[in-house]
Amino acid sequence: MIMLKKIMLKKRGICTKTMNKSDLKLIAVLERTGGFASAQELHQILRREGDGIGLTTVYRALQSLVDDKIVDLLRREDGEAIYRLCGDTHHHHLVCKSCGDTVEIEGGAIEKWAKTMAEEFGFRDVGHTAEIFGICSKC
Amino acid sequence: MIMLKKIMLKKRGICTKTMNKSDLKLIAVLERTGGFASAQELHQILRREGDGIGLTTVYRALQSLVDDKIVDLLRREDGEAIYRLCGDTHHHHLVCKSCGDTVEIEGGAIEKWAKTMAEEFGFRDVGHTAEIFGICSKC
DNA sequence: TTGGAAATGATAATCATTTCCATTTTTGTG
DNA sequence: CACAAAAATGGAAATGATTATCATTTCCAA
Ligand SMILES: [Zn+2]
Ligand SMILES: [Zn+2]
Ligand SMILES: [Zn+2]
Ligand SMILES: [Zn+2]
Repeated sequence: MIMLKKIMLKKRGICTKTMNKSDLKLIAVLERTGGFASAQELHQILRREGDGIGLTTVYRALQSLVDDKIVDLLRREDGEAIYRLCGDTHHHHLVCKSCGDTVEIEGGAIEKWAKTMAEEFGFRDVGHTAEIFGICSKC
Repeated sequence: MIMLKKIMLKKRGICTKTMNKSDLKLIAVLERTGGFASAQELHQILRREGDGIGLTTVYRALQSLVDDKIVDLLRREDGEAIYRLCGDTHHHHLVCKSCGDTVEIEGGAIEKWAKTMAEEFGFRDVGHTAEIFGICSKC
């Protein structure tokens, strides 16, 4: 666990002071699995690995990690929340609908588009979402 | 009801042959309210207006309208599905987080961006989502 | 050591959405 | 019109994710 802390610190400059054991467990499992996974799936994975962590705690940890911008939250087509460890800079995703593989991509064009549109229609405090999904070359 | 059919026909070129009473009711209420609304909200509105339509039927009608590309489906932050009557061409939305007002906008830059990114990473059959949200000038 | 704060997890509650199924309405045909 | 088959409808129950409660456990600083 201490090693993980150090890795995380080095890799992401995250202050682990505010992180509890569960947060770190979730980061670890997200790191191991890669791609997006739902809270339920992450819980099952941890359980299968012998960790007795409770579902409630999984939800709590994920929520806290999302608040801290350490994981991305987006939604499956049916609305279920899925989570993914992500870089700390703003970015978007290219997701394979078949295998779930995900690429983080730059959204330069999007940023400009969002800003332009917001200005044109007099919106302020604007944010945006943009995701691309398709079938990857392996599938 | 027949008048509505004709209006819809003229306005959208939709084949009403495949549309039943419930579909038309939902179109009408969506037209009246404008903006996005959830299935539950639409059901309540109809009920309040004296229509005894069942929740099941509301869900069914919305599903069918989404399939026919007559309404847009997107998601609130909590994952709840919200629906909106929309033009038949591909477009995106600029939504006010405060009052819910929505503007349909062109996504030329997005379309290009999505295509470019998909090509770069070898994805095929790609689709995309892109929404902008902020506070409108009135709010 | 110890008292309070934070974390945990089982259980129950919530709430949107789906499934089931019996009943009603519509439609086509003679 | 009468009547049977097909489609539509809606109430109730089931499902499934997420959240709220709350008693218990773990941490930690004084
Ligand atoms: Zn794939
Ligand atoms: Zn962006
Ligand atoms: Zn507004
Ligand atoms: Zn587009």
